[in-house]
Amino acid sequence: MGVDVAYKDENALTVGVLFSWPELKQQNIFYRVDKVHFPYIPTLLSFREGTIIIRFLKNLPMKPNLLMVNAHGIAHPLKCGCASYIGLLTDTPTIGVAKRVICGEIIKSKDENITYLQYDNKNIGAILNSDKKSKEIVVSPGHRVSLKTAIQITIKTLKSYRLPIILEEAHRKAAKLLLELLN
DNA sequence: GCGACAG
DNA sequence: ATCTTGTCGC
Repeated sequence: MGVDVAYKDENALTVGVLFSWPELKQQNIFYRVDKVHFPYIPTLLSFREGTIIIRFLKNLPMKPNLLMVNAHGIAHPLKCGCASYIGLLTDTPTIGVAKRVICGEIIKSKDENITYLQYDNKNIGAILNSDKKSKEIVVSPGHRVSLKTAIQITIKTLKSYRLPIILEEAHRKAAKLLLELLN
């Protein structure tokens, strides 16, 4: 399931789109509206969006096998980004995909065809589409998923958009529903 | 002290 | 993220 949040003043619309694997066919769409209770502060996205997404997840009629969030996982100064936070508190395998690096340095592997994000002398994430800056994304493990698996799964969900189709669809649906419900 | 800073 | 027209690039 891909999840994203769209905002309108103090209201937050969370949308989750469930996909089949590995066919990647859209199965179901869920959404929920909540009030925002925390401002956006870099490195503290969990307190704003994490709390909202967790509330959304706990009210679902089912439990996703895997969650993809538009945020960082362990590629975070405290090794606990919003994707990690969400996966941890809902006990769900989670992958974080962001559009910009928040910490660490980009290192091209000598023997692998992978561009890693290193921090504290460890690979905490990977840069995909690193050859094209306008399309590059940062992938990192959120919870119960290894970096290797996070990279493999994310690559398989990349289509014609910058973000994985799972997140792209959640983002679009959120924007569309926001107009219908909160405008 | 200065700059950078996911969504 | 959101506010917003035209516009540069693939």
